[in-house]
Amino acid sequence: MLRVEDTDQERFVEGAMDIIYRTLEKTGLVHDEGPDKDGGYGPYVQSERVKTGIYMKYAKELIDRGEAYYCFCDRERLASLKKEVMEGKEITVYDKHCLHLSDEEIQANLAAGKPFVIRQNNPTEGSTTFHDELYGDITVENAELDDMILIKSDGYPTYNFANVVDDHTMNITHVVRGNEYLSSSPKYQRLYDAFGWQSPVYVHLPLVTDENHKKLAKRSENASYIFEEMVEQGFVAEAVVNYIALLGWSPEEEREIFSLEELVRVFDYHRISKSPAVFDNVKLRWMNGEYIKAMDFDKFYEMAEPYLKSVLTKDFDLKKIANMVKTRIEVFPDIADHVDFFQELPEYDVAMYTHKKMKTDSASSLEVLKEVLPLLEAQEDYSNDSLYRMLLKYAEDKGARTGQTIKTGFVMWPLRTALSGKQMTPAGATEIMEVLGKEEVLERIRKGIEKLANA
RNA sequence: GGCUGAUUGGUCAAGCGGUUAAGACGCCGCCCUCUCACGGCGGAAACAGGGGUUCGAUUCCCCUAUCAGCUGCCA
Repeated sequence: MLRVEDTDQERFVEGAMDIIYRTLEKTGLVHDEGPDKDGGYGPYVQSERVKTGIYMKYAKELIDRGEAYYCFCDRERLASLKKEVMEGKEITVYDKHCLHLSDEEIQANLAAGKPFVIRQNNPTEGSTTFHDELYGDITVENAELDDMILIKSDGYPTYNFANVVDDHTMNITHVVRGNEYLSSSPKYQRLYDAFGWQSPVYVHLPLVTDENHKKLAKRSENASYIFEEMVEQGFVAEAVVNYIALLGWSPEEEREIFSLEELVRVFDYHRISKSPAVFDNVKLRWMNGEYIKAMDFDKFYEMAEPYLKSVLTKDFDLKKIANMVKTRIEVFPDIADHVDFFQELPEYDVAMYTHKKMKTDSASSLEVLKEVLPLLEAQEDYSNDSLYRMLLKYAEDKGARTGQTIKTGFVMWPLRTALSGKQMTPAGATEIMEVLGKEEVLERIRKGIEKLANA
C-alpha cells in the first residue's frame, strides 16, 4: 500500500509524487493500493485525510482521556526553553506549562482564536516498553519522553501522530522502517496504549550510511544515491535493487546476484542485521557490471547506443563496437573512454610503442609497420579472421627469415598503437582494423610510421 | 549533555559455546591472451578493550571505549 505522508506544507515539492511513482515502477515494486489504486482505505494522501477531520477527532479524543492537551505557547516562549547542551547543539524539552491551564483559560484562548498545538501528555514516572522483532524489547523511562506535538498550529498532524492514526485506521499490520525511529517508538507505543489500540509488529532496519558513516538522509546533499539519478548515471535498476537488498541483510545461500522475484522468494527478515551498513559505490559498480555482462545483447545494445552515439558519429558498425565493450564496462558512461579512438586518432607519444613484454621499441615498431604497410595495402579482405591470419603469417615468415621466434604481440602491439594511440583498447589490432576499414587503417599506420621516423 | 542502538578484514558480510573465523567487493601475484577486460588459480587482510559466567568464549552477562541515531510545529 502506498500512502503519501505530506503533512509538512512548507516542504511541499512539486513533482515529488511523480518521482515516487516512477521509482516504484522502475524498481518493480508495485503497490496494490494507493492514491492511484483505491483499495477502500482512502484517502491515501495525508493532506487529503486532514480534510476529513480524522486527526483532529482522534486528538480531541486523547485530550478527553487526559493523554493530550492544548498548548498555546508561542515560539518565543519555546525559544526561551532552549538550552545549549553541546557546542552549537540546542535542545528543547517542553515544561508542560500549558498542561496546567484551567478549562476556562483554554476555552477563552480558543474563543479568542489564539493559535494552538496539541501535545501528547506523557507521564513523568514509570517506563514504557515496546517490542521490535529484531531488537527485542526496548524500554525507556517515561520521564525521558518529551510531550511531542500531535497537531500543529496549522491544523495538520505531525508525522508522529498521523502515522499512528493512519496505521491503525488503515489496518497496517507491520511497520518496517529505519532504526532512526527506534528511540521514538516508545512515544508511539504510548499513543497506541492511550487509544487502547493494538500496536503493529515492528521491524526496525539498520541504517544505510555514506562512506563517513552518516545516514543517507532523504535530504542528503549526496544526491547520487537517489535512485533516478543513479539510473541516469548509467546504473541498471535491477542491480541497484539487488545491491541495496544486500545491505543489512544476507541470504542463507552463498550467492549475491538475485532478481527481485528471487529476492521475494528467499527473503527472511530474521536475517536482517542490526548494525548499519556503508553504501559502497565500488561494489555497486561491480554488481552493475555483472548485470551488464549477463544482459542479452539486444537489451544491452539498446541501452548502450546513446552512449556510443555520443562519441561516434562516423559510419561504424556500432553493434560490433558494443560487443567489444560489453564485458569491459561497469556503468554505461564508461563506454565513451573505451571507444573514442575509433572516431578520431588521439595524439599519442611514441614512447607508447615501447613495450617490454612484447619486446617492442620504436625501432622495431617502425620496421614492422613499414613491412606490414604494403601487405595491408594489398589486402582486400578486411575481416578480422583474414587480417589475423595474414599478420600471423607475416610474423612467421619474418621469424624464419631472421631465425628468431617472433611473438604475435611483437607485430600486433605496434599496429594497435598506431591504430588507436592508446595503451589499452577494447579489442585487438585486427578487430580494430575490421571496424575502422581499410582506408582509415592505412592512414593511421602511415601516420604512425611518420611519427616514428621523426622521433 | 541525555536517551536508544550498534561494534567480525578498508567495505558488505557468514557465524548463533568447541571452526584452520566462510564468502563477496576492492587490493596484490600468477595463468589465459593480439593490449585491456572477461575467465581461472592463489595471496595479504578481522572478532574494539577489560572483567566475569563456563571445562571452553567471536558467540552469554557487566563495564569502558568508539561510532551512529534520536533529542524539530521534518519525516
